[in-house]
Amino acid sequence: MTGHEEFPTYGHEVLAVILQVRAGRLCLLLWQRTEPPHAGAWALPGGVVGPGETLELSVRRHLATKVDVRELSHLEQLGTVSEPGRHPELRLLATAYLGLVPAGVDPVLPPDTSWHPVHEVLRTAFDHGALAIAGRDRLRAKLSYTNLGYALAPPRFTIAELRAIYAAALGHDVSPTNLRRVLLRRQVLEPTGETTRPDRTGGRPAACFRFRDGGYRVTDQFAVLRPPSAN
Amino acid sequence: MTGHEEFPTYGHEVLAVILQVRAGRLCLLLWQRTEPPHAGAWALPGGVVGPGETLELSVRRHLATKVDVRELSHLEQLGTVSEPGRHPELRLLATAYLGLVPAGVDPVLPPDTSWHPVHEVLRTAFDHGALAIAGRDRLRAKLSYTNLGYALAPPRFTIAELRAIYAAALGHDVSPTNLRRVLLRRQVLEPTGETTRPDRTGGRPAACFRFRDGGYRVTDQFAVLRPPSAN
DNA sequence: GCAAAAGTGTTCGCCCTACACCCATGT
DNA sequence: ACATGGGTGTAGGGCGAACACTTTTGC
Repeated sequence: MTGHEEFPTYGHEVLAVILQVRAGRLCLLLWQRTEPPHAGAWALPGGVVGPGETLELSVRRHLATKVDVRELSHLEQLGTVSEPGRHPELRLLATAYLGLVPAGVDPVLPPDTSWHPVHEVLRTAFDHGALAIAGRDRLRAKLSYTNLGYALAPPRFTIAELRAIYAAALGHDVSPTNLRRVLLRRQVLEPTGETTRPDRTGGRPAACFRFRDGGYRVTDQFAVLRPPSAN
Repeated sequence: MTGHEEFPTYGHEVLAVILQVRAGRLCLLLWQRTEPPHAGAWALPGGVVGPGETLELSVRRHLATKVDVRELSHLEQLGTVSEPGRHPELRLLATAYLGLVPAGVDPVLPPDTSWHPVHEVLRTAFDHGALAIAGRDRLRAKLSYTNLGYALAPPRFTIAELRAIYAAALGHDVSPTNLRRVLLRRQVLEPTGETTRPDRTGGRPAACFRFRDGGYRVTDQFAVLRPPSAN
């Protein structure tokens, strides 16, 4: 603690659970290893932390080689894993981050990297599968009490499009009626005033919306046990 | 990533935000440093991670020198901080944990260690103050949608006693009527059948309760956007 | 009887869901 | 006209806050 004694040091890597809704499915970005250990297995993007950088900057730097960092709409720390046996050869701590990419963008990927529907991800290298599940569950929980949807949605969208995104991320159907009312009442969404042209098959034109707040915001802070009223 | 190249390593410490309700106040366990850096400042308990141990075991080991580990009713990871300047002399990553101690127990502490009301903690060593705030806020949030109260309460208690614990932890008044109904409806509490003897001053004897589940449980998972009904 | 503390009944409002109905457009 | 998809009205249920009222004790 004083900085004068000798003490052990460890390798430290960052890992990214990158999620995006693609074609109606929540997908996870993985790359395929070619060298042991776990050659051939799919793994989370990431890499070793450099001497002068914070964990967050490190994960952004490593991601820049996989997806354009400017396309990341959200990045938050998930947790740090430390089991001594998680890497077969050396003691390597890993801090995982959850990153989100808005629907619609399609970043160019290196050849070893691709998107996988998150419910199909079974065998992964190391403990990456459990980290991916943790990221998916964190996203699902926060969709219901924060405005985190902004990080999955394109800049402008109809309620039907947003409904599809929420349904894919949550893994169950979502009613457009209720989604609209909940998010409007909470002032998470605002109408842009524009409308879309309907399909050839007809139908009423849909109003366009955007997320009011560009950043992360908790919208339903005290579900219960809230402070007594001011009276 | 392959384990064969050279890569940088770092010191890693664990830090514990230990909270307990004492005399109607939410208190934080701190020890006073005697050596630089930050000599004289109050700091979170913790220490360096040993070669073969996980972060959680490490924090439990370090805590054993401050409070008896058997008295810890809850321990969860808060996050990892990594700013290169957080320690003036060396690169030192730190993973913080939130630990809870039930009301009523009064562990013997070493002379440099004591409890401080969490709202009075102002100047701390390093970035420990921000970590303490993060721990306090995590506790407050989880009290409202999980059964985490079990980790702050003694094994048996009256509603009035539990109300005082929740009020201290949340930082605002809590109505015993509503606390009782909410926690009973959610089946977080169950009556033991016993009652307490009233004070010399009279009053109806209070029923005793306990938490139904000894472990952590989310009780209000889907506040909104829940899955459609089974019909 | 009276004070004090615990527990219950009841009202109210808010939020979310579900479902029926209305609206705007293309063919 | 009618099919199609978007949007609105409305009723119902559940939950939690507030507050009055009842119950059970000691003095």
